[in-house]
Amino acid sequence: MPDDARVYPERPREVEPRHANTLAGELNEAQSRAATHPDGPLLIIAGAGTGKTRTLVSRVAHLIERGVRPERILVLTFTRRAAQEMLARAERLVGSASRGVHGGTFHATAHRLLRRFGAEAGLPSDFTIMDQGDAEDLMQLSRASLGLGDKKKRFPKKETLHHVYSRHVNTEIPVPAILSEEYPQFREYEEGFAKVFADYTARKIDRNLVDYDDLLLFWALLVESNGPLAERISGMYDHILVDEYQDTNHLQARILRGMCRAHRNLTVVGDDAQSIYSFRGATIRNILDFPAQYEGTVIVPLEENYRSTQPILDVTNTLISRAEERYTKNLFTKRTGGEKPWLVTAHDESFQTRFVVDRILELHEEGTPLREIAVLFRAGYMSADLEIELTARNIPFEKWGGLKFLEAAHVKDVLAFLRVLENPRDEVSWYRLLLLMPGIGDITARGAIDAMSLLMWSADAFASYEPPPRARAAHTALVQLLDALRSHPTEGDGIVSHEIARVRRLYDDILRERYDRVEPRLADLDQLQTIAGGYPNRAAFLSALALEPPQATQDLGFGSGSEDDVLVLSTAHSSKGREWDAVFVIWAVDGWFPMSRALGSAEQIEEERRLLYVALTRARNHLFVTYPLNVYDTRRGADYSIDQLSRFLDRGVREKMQRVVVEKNDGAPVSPDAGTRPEIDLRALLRGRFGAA
DNA sequence: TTTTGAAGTCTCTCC
DNA sequence: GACTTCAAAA
Repeated sequence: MPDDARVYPERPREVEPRHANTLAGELNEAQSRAATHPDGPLLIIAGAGTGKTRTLVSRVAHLIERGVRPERILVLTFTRRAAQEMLARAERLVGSASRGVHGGTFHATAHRLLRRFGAEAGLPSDFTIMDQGDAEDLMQLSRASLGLGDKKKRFPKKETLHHVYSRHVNTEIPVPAILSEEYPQFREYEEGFAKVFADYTARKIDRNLVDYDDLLLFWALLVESNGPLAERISGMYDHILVDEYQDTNHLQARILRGMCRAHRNLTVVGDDAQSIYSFRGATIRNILDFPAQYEGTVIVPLEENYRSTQPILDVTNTLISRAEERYTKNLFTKRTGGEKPWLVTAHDESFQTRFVVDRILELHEEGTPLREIAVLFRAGYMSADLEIELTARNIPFEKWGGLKFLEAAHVKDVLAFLRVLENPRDEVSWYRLLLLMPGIGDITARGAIDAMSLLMWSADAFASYEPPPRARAAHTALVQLLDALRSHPTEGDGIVSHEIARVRRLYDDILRERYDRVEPRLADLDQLQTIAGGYPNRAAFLSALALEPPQATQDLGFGSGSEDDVLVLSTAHSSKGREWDAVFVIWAVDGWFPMSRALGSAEQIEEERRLLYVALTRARNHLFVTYPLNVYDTRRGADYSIDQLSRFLDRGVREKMQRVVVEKNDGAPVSPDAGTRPEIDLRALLRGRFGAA
């Protein structure tokens, strides 16, 4: 045991025999070794379907039974869904004791810590969280105010600026290196990037705004500083467990190092073959280099697959064996028998859709519940045709992935009203809100914001702003609305929902004028109102929305049905960590999967391969991979073009599948052939980093 | 200066 | 097909 390891006050509590049995009886040797590992760094290499979550949950249970207080255990996951799943299963295993365990995504945990300790580090605790879209908009305001968007040669757009910024913060690769690698055409703007980033940073600080990257960066800076505050934060937990470690980035690795400085009780679980988040700066170096980073790491590989039948594993093992650098795992199963996975060639998209729907209905009639069936695809929009057909045939489904609801302009519009009330300095929201008003455009809006800035964003700054004559009516209406909302109480049941209703008295008319199809948009706002009903105040509502946006339509307040028997449609990314009895992977076409945009580099192609691997390994008993042979190309108004099957389904993989061609209308297989002075000033550190004024 | 209409761009993954 | 950008009209 290392010197710095902490000695635990062992307070053995009565271990209920049932729990002990559960633990011993359901884990195999490797799983149990991981679950009962004593203190010190532990790396679990867990192939798909090898009981990773069960092992992690059992380890939590073991720690609690060993006497570790639940609230001193932190479980970090990568997605919200994984966090919920993990905590729910822990509760099933150890009962209510597990409720004290802290769990969540890195971002949500950072948020909790910053609200609590930020003030002691120079970060006002009432900051507003910007989502990616907000951050991009603020970047745009910086770009415009620096006059960089004007004509001449094309200066990178806000999305590009934000991407480079975010990548730099998360990976710590210097900006020039990022430009050389990803945007060689923008290398000449190196200085421009630096200027925009400095202005963006200064703006965030002045406006009391925090972006997603700041959440992680501030957390890292906090625990890396020297002093009592860092001690307190890193001393909050005695054990930290991290799921999906292959998807963490450099910054997150720093956070973990800081959080574990008082002990080395870090457990990470991951599978390098399932690393699919490099666009967020994730690097498999974290998992590959973990043993070197933490001396004395015990490595436990989990190789027995409990999920899929052998024929399915034959296909997925072959697929992933083509990948380059990885921890070699040989997944095996004791599950014999089962049908070979199907490779389905459809005549075109509508045949693909019909095949999928018909097969789903068949499976359903044979007794497979809908919730045990999933349809997976590379990107959210690829399920459009399928969604129409499912709706027409009255098959209930929910869709995972994509953040469409919160990204919708009308939803952001309504939220902007609430946000300026909550944070009067929220420039992004002011700008958005002002542009909504008839007679107010870009120039007027920015003028108003400058005027408010001069008045130090006081509550009546906007009221005292003198608008141009044309904008007077809109200005008055907005002032009245905001005044009315300010004079209401801000705490209480349904108050947020009431505020939205009030906003909509002004906004709904604007919406009707701006959009053609208003009904679905109004329905979205109704849903927003419903969601808001569950929060005690604006601040809680807005933060929750930024960190835990409603994901499936089901989350939006309809029914309450995780009980409901509904089909799942999901992006491959969002499907990770889940499993279904039957899985359909549609659009296995070269250019879609892998996406043509990812063909630039070998690494990107490899990531696409891993993504397909993730999708295929979700299946327990039935796996269908489909692709349409002909696609009507609407872009050029051209005729049908012939598709190529995904390059990942090479000869070796295809030989392990049975092939079907679908041409007839019924979709049947036709030719089956086989406050105080801050101790640390986070914002000063941030400022220094980008040379902001 | 704002609005509107037309041409042009680019299509993702998630906190 | 949706959103952005550009140019011309109000």
